[in-house]
Amino acid sequence: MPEQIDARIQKSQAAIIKAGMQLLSKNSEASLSDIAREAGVGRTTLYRLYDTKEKLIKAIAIHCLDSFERATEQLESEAKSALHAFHLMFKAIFPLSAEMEFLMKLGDLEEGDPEVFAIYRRQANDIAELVKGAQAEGSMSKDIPIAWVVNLVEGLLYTAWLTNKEKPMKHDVLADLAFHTFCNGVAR
Amino acid sequence: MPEQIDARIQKSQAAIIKAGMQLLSKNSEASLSDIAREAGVGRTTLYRLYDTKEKLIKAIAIHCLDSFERATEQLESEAKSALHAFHLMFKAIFPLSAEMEFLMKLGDLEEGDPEVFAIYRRQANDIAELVKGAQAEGSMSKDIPIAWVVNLVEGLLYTAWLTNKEKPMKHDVLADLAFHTFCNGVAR
DNA sequence: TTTTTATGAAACATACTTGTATCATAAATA
DNA sequence: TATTTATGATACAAGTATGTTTCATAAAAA
Repeated sequence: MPEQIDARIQKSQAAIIKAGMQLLSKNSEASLSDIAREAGVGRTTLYRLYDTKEKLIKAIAIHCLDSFERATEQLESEAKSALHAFHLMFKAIFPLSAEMEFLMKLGDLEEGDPEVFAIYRRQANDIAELVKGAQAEGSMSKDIPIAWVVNLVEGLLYTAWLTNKEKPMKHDVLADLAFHTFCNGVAR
Repeated sequence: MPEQIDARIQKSQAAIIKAGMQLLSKNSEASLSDIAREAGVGRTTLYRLYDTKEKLIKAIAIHCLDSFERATEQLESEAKSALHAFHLMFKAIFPLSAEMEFLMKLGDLEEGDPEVFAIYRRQANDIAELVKGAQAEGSMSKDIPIAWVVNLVEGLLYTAWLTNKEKPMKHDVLADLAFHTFCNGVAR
């Protein structure tokens, strides 16, 4: 089933998602008029494609989560070890700073749309599996709760995002810092 | 200069700040009517004490930053070492989860009120000094950018906040996890 | 090319939010 | 207790966001 979607719709959708991601990240009270203008699209078109503001936000959230998934899906096959997979993960995710910023600002997915939360949950579970793999291969401490390690990944992404905002730097440098901190902390 | 403030005003202010912190953390589009209702105060009173919504948000932000400052001001005199001070800091800040959540949701203080940003900046500098102290005493790596370590503190607070939201646990347990991760990471 | 479909402008209705003004009442000072 | 001051209910004005409908136009699809 090809289900060809009109080229105009695809173009409009892409522009709206992008503009919404940008504006709503900066100011979560941005209006749909603002977003339509930024997207170079009529307000009517926006309402035709996304019935309500809620649905638009949901669509953007799903787009962001999908971006993460696409960026990390080939990760396990490329990694030499479970621990190495975390390094690759940091490298893969840092270019998606716009998507990250949107999800950060959105906050508390648990209290939002259940479908969105389910996707988030599934991705968190994937990371949890990676943690278990690292524990199994002996490269990760078993004394630390798995949930903590999973959230630490998110916390280090946040750390990197803050650092990059103050003083922009190469994504790889941030990824190396995050991975090093993840493994060894900052003391000596 | 005693500058006695009417007891009614103090009570109203406290209730409004608390209610605003709670509601705006959950939903940054909460209206002043919502906040007044939650605070058990007339809408008129809210407008009399805080001219505009912007000023209310600013007042709450300053309250939150002040809370952090008060919680950590005696920290350096109590700590046995610069590294130990970080442990005490985590312990002191975790009880302030409501304040933390509000500032997280507010986001990007740099683009907000300059007075608020100045306070934040000063506190970040205090932490930077602590990092330098730890480097000087030889307990912290000098290969890692100071700004990264400062933001790591915030990132670990975020990690702890996420973990606690999923599965509430004693603040001290979280503080120990955060400090251990801060020092050693999670690998072995 | 012809047909179908998406677009954007305009006008419209509704509801909500901000912010102000008035005034009787209640509570804190003095 | 007498006086001052804060409060909250009500009403009001203005602005803005949301969401809908219509219709001529432009651009895809057939």
